[in-house]
Amino acid sequence: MSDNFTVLHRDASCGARLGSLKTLHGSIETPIFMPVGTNATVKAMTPEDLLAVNAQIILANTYHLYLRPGHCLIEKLGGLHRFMNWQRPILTDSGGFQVFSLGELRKISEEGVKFQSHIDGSSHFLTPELAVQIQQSLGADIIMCFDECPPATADYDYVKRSLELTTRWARRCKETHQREGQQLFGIIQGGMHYDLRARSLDEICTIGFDGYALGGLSVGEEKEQMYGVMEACAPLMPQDSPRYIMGIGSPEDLIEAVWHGYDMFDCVMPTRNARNGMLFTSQGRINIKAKPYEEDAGPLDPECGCHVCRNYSRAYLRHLYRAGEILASQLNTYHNLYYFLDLMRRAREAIRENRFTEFRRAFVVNHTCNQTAKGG
RNA sequence: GUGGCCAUGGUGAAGCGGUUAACACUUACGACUGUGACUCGUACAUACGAGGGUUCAAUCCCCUCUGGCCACC
Repeated sequence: MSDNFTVLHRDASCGARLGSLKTLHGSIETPIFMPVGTNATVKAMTPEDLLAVNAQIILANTYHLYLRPGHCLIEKLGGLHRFMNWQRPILTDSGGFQVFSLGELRKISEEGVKFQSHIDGSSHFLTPELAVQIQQSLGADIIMCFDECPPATADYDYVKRSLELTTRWARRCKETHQREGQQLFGIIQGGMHYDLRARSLDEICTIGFDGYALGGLSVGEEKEQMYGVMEACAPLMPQDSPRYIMGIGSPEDLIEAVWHGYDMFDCVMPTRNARNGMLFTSQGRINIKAKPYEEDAGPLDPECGCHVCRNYSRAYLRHLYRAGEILASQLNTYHNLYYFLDLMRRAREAIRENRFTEFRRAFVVNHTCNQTAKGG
């Protein structure tokens, strides 16, 4: 139960719900997509751009900011919001995902994780206590427990022990956390095993947090497996707390998750793919560097109302990308984020009107027909 | 006119007698899910200026031609 979160409406046709999450920097409407800004910047976007695409809350990363420029410096300069000139809510990831993504550069023990900096190779020891302290220094509105995120290839026994460790770490995180007004979310692990997920859920919910996140998804498993876990966990998640699925996803994944009743999401897909020339449109994904767009004077997405689609042609975006221009990253990222955030806005609207199931059906049909729309 | 050097794919360029012609760029097409990411993957020379010769075998040696560069007259 969270005092900050209110479910405003439940769609009569499915698990989807409309909510409001109150934070120190204002309320956010859910379901919501949170752009990822690892290094205290959503790559290629100014905070002004973020406001223009209606970003309500963004992510930053504990591990990265701890290494550079250092959380103490950020605290000294007035906290993360002031440091990066973003006055809306911020959620910081704990560094748990780096336990997964840094692979060989880290070593896990009961006490914590020894990392080798990907920047200069220096050694660092991140513990649940330190992860919380760093996040308190940064001053995010929502912080995450330090967890272990095992890969999809991990066997049952490993996942079981990993989940138990994550529970013990969650307890330590909660005991350490004291910053007033700042919310602490717990993370559920358990891989693709429903019994382990149920157990993790039970343990994490028993400890009690301001919100609950599903971790360990999109780590190499099949899509069906991921959807299966989403479906299996949804009815077990606390009804009155925000439910967050970490690290997802594609537009299809988001629609699926919202349908099951999840509220918050984050993913590097719109930003990273934008920088690699892959753009999301109402007609499917398009690879802007492809030959067919060479002389295409039309807008990227004729149905999109964003600044990029209203002012620039596909031919120009293709040229910018191929020329390696900085503006390519900027315009592409702007559009992709607008697309994701607008998709969530439309989802909220559909939920409010009890037609989210229909919205989902239409979306799936449209996107399986135009999975890789090539032309205009 | 004489002497010397050089000619390898769209580009720059390795190889210098022996089965698949290195590498980079360009180009084409993919991928990307709590960012180690303007990144990564795959494909792309029936062919080494042209013709002839030596050799079991020639991009690699020899001759001629063609073209380019440099020096001298």
